[in-house]
Amino acid sequence: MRLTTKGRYAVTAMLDLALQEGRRPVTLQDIALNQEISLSYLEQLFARLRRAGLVRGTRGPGGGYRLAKDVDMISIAAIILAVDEKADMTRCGGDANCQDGAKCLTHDLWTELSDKLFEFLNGISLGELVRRPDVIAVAERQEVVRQGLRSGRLKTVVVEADTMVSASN
Amino acid sequence: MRLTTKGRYAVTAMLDLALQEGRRPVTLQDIALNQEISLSYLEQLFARLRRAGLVRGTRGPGGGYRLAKDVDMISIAAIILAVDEKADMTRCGGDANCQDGAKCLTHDLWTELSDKLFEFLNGISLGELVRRPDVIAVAERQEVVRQGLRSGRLKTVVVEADTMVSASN
DNA sequence: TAAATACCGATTATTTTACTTGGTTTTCAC
DNA sequence: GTGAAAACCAAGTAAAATAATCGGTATTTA
Repeated sequence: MRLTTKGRYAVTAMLDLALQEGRRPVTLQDIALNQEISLSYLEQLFARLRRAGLVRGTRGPGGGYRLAKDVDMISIAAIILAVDEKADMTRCGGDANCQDGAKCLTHDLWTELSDKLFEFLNGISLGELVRRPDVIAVAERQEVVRQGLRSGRLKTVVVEADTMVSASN
Repeated sequence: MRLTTKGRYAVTAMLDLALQEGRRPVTLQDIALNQEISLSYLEQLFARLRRAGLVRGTRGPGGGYRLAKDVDMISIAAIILAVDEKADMTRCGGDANCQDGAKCLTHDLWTELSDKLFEFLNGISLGELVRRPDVIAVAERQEVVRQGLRSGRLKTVVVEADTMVSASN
C-alpha cells in the first residue's frame, strides 16, 4: 500500500464523479480545471481506473465519465491500487524469504502494517465521504461554477455563483 | 499524509531498533545490511528521525542509535512525518480557499480522509507491532545472524543460526 | 459534417528517491 | 596518544516516479 499525490489525484477525481452521480457524465476537461492538473495526465489515470472497472467512459459530445459501480461499492483502497504500479514495496520479491535464507522479520512486520492500512482504506467508500451533511450545499455551488467554466465566463460567473447560492439556500 | 518506500524504510529501520531495545545501540551499518539499503541514505533518514526527536545517536566504537522514547510512545505516523518533506499535497497552499475563491470541495474531502489516515497510523505504535508473540523467536534468530554479519562470515553463520535456533528453543 | 469527447502511444520535463563520494567529529580500546 | 569505529555532514549524481506535452484515432452528438 502506497499513498502519493498520484493516489490523491485519483481519489479526488473520483470524488468529483461521485458528487455528480445521476447528472450528466463528467468530462476530464472539467476535472482538469477543477483539480488544476493536466488533461493528459488525467487521461492516463482514468485509463487505469477504467481498466480496474471503476469508471465507464462515453464518447462524443455530452460524454464523459461515470462511476461504474455504486458509490458505496467503491473503496478508497481500490482507487489507490488502480492507479499505483505493482506497488511491490517489499524488495523481497513477494515470497516471505529474504536476507540470505533467514526469514525477514521487519519485512513481515511491515507487511502486517501494510495490510492493516489496506483494510482501513478498504473500509472507507466514496459514498461514505460524499454523504457528509455539509457537502451537499458546497456541491451545488460548485455545480454553478462548473457550468460557468464550461461557458468560458470564469471571473464573472464565480461572482454570480455566490449570489445564486444565497438564493438557493 | 503520504506513504512511500521512503516511509517504509524509516518504519522498518525503527522496527529494527525497537526489536533490540535494551541491548547495545544499533549501527546504521547493521541496518544497511539487514535492509539492503545504502548506508548514506540511512544516514539521511536518521538525520531526520533524530531532528524529530525519535532516536538518539551515540558516536564512537560500540555506538549506534537507540530509540529516544519508549516504543509505545512512538507512532507510525510520527516516523512517516519525520522523514517526509512538508507533505503539503494540497496545492491549495494550506488555506482552505482555492479554485478562484470558491471553496474547494474535493480538497476538503481529501483533507478529511487524510486526517482519518493520520489518526489511524497515529494509533499504531512501534511497541504494538513488536510485541506480537511470534516475533520474539525470529528476533533472536536474527540477533545471531546479525553477529555473523558483523564478523564477516555470512554464509556459514546463517547455517549455524538455523541449528542454534532449534537449540535455543 | 463538424465539434466534442474518450482513447491511445511516445516523448520529454520535473521532482523525488536513492546512492556516491569525501569528508569531520567523537569516543572507545589498546 | 593513536587508531579504528562509529555518528555526523554536505555536495553531487544516478535512477525512478510523477506529471506534462504532443500528435494523433475513434466515437458520438447536434
